[in-house]
Amino acid sequence: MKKRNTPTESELEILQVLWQEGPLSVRQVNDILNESRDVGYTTTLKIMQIMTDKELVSRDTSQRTHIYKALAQEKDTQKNLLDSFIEKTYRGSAVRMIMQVLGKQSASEEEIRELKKIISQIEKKKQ
Amino acid sequence: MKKRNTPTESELEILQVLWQEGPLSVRQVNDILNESRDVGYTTTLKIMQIMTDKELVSRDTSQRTHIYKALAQEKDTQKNLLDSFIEKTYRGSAVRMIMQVLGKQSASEEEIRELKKIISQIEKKKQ
DNA sequence: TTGTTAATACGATATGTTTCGTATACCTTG
DNA sequence: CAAGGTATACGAAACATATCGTATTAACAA
Repeated sequence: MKKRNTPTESELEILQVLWQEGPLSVRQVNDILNESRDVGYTTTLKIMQIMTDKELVSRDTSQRTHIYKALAQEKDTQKNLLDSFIEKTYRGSAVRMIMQVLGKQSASEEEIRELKKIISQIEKKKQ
Repeated sequence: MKKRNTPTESELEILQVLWQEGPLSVRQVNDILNESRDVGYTTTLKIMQIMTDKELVSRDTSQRTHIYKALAQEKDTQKNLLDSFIEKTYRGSAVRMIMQVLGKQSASEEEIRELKKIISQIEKKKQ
């Protein structure tokens, strides 16, 4: 029954499904997870029950089949995970991280264009 | 005695120390770790022994006090962790992640300038 | 109403990681 | 040489997480 919990890896996996697909039953979530890897139904159920305790999700229990929805907000969660990732992996330097993302083939025309747009927006806001 | 192992969180912590400070003894690593948090000496020792098995580090045992050095390369390791992080947290979209880094107060003048430099370098290379 | 299917609840096991206690050996120095 | 300090080695406990088996209950169909 605690708050401000950062999700574990499989909890995050489930949150991703709920963020993308909206409120779902355990069965539905489990089916989607099984498109990419094998997970037992009761495993998914158990984790979603734990997530309810942690208040990462809430559920509607008015029907026999409970419907779960994400309580943790996607952007907040990602931001928290990102900050701690940058801290641990890049000793706090976001720029160093970004350099590494960009310093490879995968920085496509499209991505570069997108980035320049973001940067100019930030510069506009700063004025 | 396996290869291509991704470090756990405390293994990464130790790698960071070795990457920054060069080859060190367990005692030296442990002292540095204890500047930021409490860790027992034998805890650090044990982890570094495990890292030796995983070939994340190698050690010189010619003296009584063994000297460890990182085998895993900093950039490679960061890149691997980053890729899997982006996959799990941003469903594979690096741009979405970068947008989030930049879309907050922490994008300083300095950082923006740095970024623009990187981008123009990439563009130059593309031609 | 009874048997089958599908849901939740919950405990137990499995697995991975971190932490530490203890044994043992090697220096050092008094 | 003996005592104290400082290494390594190693196993076991402590935790956190993931996975699953089983019990129970609810809905539904024959």
